[in-house]
Amino acid sequence: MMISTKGRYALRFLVDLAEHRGDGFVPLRDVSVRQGISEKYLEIVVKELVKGGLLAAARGRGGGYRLNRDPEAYSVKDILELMEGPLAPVACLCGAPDACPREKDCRTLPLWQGLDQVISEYLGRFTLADLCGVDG
Amino acid sequence: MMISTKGRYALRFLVDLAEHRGDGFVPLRDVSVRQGISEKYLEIVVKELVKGGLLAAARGRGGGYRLNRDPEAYSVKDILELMEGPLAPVACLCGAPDACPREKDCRTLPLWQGLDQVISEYLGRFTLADLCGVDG
DNA sequence: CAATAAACCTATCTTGTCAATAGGTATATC
DNA sequence: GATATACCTATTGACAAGATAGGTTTATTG
Repeated sequence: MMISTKGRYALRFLVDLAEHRGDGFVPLRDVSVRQGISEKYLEIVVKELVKGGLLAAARGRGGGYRLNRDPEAYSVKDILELMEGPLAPVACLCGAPDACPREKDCRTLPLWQGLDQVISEYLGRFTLADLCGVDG
Repeated sequence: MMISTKGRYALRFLVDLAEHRGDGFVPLRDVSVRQGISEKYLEIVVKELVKGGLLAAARGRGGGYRLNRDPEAYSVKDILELMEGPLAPVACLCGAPDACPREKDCRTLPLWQGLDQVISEYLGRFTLADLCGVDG
């Protein structure tokens, strides 16, 4: 399994916000109820989104979260990479270049590089706007 | 990380066998040395390949392993699925259909389905023969 | 027939991550 | 000052990854 709950919940949280933009700041609790995700766990996820600069937060009564930009400006790839770290299918592609001593004539490396590229290319094609419902 | 050592080692083991076909049965030890993989751990990996019907094994002196078919007949996708289980990027795509109650209007499901397809399609294009060196 | 080389089997261990929970603190609004 | 909200730190339980250890069976060969 490549994408953990962190990435999936983050995406659902952001899509929810995108579909409720115009409502001002949306409390985490509301999203948690709508999406059926534990409030406490969602806190952890959202904290990273704020730290990553994707969200604006407002504290106190009437507070909540809001997207910083238009939904079209959020690439799915960027969101997932923020939450999951590198999306590379194997570790060889993550670490420092020249990490693997067999790299030079590794028979399988090109396969992994190609796979990595295919995945990145696919996820890079989508934005939050693409994931919103027609009614959102 | 999507592909564990099991999948990666299995692939390297099979490629090694493919490049040494014609040598009769190849002892695990030889591959282990050539590939720099622990003999004991490789045993575990290879056991599954035998159970999966990809390899023929011969015991006793002069024994070892041999591919059951031509390298072109081994799809990388099949090999990895045997070792790793389903390659789906998220769990929703694995379990029983209709497992997720939100499936019907899940905003992210189509994204995952598309990703799954892209990955399967890519890995399905390669066989062991494609991974062998020109000298193999 | 005995030594040897190989596959095969069962168990154990360590480490780390995932997914989640618990309980409390700071801050803004009414 | 009560309330609603974001924010912070710690802890837990379950599980899998990635091995390692030691022994058993089977076939070949001198």
